[in-house]
Amino acid sequence: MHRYEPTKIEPKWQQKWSEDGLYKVNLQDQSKPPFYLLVEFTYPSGDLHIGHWFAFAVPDVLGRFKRMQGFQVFYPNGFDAFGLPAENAAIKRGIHPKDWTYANIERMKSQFAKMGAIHSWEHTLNSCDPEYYKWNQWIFLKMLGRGLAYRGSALSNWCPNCQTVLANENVEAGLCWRCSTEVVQKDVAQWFFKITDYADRLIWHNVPSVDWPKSIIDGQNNWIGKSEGVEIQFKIQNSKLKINVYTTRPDTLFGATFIVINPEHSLLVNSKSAEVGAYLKEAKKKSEMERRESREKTGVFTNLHAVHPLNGALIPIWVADYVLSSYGTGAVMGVPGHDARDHEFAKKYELPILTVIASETDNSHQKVYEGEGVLTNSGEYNGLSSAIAREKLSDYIEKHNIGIKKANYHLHDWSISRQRYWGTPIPIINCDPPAGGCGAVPVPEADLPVELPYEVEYAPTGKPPLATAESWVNVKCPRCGKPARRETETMDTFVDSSWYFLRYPSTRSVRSGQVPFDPEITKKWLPVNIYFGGAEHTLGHTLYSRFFTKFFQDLGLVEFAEYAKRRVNHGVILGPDGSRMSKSRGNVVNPDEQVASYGADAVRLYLSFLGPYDLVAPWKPEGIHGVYRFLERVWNLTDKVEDELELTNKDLQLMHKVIKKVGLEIDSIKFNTAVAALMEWLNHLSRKESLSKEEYKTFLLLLAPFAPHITEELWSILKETSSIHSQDWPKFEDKYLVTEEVQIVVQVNGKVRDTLLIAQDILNEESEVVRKALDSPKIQKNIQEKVIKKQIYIPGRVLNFVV
RNA sequence: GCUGGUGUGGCGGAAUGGCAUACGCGCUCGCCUUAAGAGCGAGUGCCCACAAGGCAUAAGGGUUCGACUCCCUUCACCAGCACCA
Repeated sequence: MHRYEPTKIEPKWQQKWSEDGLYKVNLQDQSKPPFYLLVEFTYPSGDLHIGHWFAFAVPDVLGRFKRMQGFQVFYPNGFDAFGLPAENAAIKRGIHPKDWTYANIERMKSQFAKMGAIHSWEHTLNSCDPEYYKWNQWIFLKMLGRGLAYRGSALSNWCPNCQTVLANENVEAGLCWRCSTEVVQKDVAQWFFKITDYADRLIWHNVPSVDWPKSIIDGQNNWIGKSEGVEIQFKIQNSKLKINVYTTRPDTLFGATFIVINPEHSLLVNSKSAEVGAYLKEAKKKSEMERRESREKTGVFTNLHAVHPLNGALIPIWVADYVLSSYGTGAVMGVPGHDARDHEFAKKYELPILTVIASETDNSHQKVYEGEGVLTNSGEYNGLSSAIAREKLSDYIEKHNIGIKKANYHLHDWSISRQRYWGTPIPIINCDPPAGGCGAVPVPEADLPVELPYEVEYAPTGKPPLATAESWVNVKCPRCGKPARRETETMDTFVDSSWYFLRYPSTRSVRSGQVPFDPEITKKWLPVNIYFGGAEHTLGHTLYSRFFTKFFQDLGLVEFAEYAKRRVNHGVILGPDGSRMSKSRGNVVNPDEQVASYGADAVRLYLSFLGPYDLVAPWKPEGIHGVYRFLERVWNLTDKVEDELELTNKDLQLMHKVIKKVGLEIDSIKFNTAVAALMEWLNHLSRKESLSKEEYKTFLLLLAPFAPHITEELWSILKETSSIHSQDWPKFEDKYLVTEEVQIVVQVNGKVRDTLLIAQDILNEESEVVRKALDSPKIQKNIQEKVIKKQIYIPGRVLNFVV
């Protein structure tokens, strides 16, 4: 037989599969159970790199396996096509973002085709298509209608380079996630989605029907950061004003010896103190980074005193920037006896420190005691435990109108405004003539989509690029007809990715122009069966998608609360030098080159075999030789196949063991050990003189999801007429897994000394097995004259003598 | 600091509480070859000339007939969050 030449056979089969429509799905088909396989859609950066293969070709193994198991597998792919890199590239090279993006999409599609994946390209989507982003605008209007979209102003993360607002999730160590410029705090008016209304529903409790990684569940719960406490009102001496503080530890209330407010606090608006004024000025100058770096606490006295609500003591009010403006009420009660930060502050400014909680265990007092304990110096609450005192004090506070119980969240509302061009226009028209107008008026649904104008100045000018498209901006107010101006901001691209998975199955629905997604098709195909993606989307994309899903649930558009039954995070393929692949480092592995040298099958197999799927590890160029050799050996095995060969029991046993193992491992996303099992079997098969057609065919079927081209070619050489990929996945039978003889490990004092072959029919007869074991010279030698105190026998596994 | 995770050969890694190091890379030796490569075969945790044996899953302890696996303590590394009151 001729040599294995992947570059000859792979394009041939890809073309044939495409002509035959082998992987086409009919989403209306009821005859097979549906399986929706999803991978996070791609940003069209221009070239596919090996990471895309890792992200898409490895899950394709699962898709092909499910197909062979009888599922109708829907594996769509599309492009997350809005975003800043298109604008940056355009500015740099003078190409329009739209042209750049669509050219990249075409290029990447042709690269995707070489993967040999079962992608359902007839259901593709691009988020920058008006027919797609129209529905972002529709969703925005629905949010607006329910009070979940609002115009607000907030101290925000501002990237001076991108000239846009960033969500907290997009600030990495104080730097912009795109350009690594230092982010500054700036007060900016912008549009928000009120995700905080869904905070409680977004908290993961026990959801047995959904299988998501613990890292996401804990990470999101942490990020939502619900804490339960009390908001307590303090009166201000000689004033009608009051001040609210938030605490989760009302049991330490008697230990409050001062109050601290943050520099942006409203109480300071009318402050006449020169010292306070100077402090506020200083605080404003500090960037987020500087505040982070110098942890040294600073503050000044405001000249105000508050009245302690329980004991009437007068306590000073200070201002300090260690109190956050964006959490709780922006004011805290200082309990220096039991809070490390307050303690540090009190020491520095010589404020009184009071112990009100006695520790039950830790009396070393090396650090401030922040734990629970027994109350002291707390009047009638003395002697109570923290937990009980907390309850009693909270009740007392509510009963006497001193405050209310309240939950606080770390999660903030989601700022969706971006002062950029290449995104979804926010469907708002601002009617603000000098004489007063209608304000922010939503664009009527019938007028959607608000399409992006093509001609704009998208290089940074200090104002949003859309504001430069005069003829687009100037419109009539839909309400009063007077001249008005369109909103010139575009939406965060995370809006696009928050619901695309709902759109995929509906892209070819006759109703796709009327609805974001067809309810009937959605009912059949969602939730997604398995969702693959990067671990970096723990706090951004997957959380927003869950928010959208619950919103759609409230609109009555979907019936489920979670959109993906199972989520699997993939790892990262680093460059051969062990660092992240990037053009500037010159360590990018180009999949096209790998395919040209070794073929798509070898690349797929190598990526499957590298290690566990969540592995973060470098691409080792010599590693692919191993799997290429493996494929060559599979190829050469054809010569040894004999039609009429009978399989021995041992052959059958091994074959069924491998069938079982490979199936289980693929289902568990353990592709590396599935491949290892096939390699082991191949090692065994190649040691034989000849092999039967049955076991060879089984081998090819098990390999088919990993290496679809070579298996198809070899399948056809066996004179099979229909595609290997239309065959049923082999089934294992338990009767073949049972062997006539079982190997038993014999231990003395837990140390392995010998192994015995025990016939199946005496396996459960302990005395028989023990007798055989004692016959063994190796066992005799280790026991000698010692008395056997105890023996443990686990049938089919182990026999242990304790002497 | 908090949260989650991970520590196993030279390397990537495997192992329902039951033969640790599967599978692959790399390396060594041999066959083949004028030679090299490819291919094929053998070997490859450490100590020990060999055998026998002993010792090894970050360190230490515990539970168990038996621990890479379960529990406790410590250390190291990775990721996320971080003055969240």
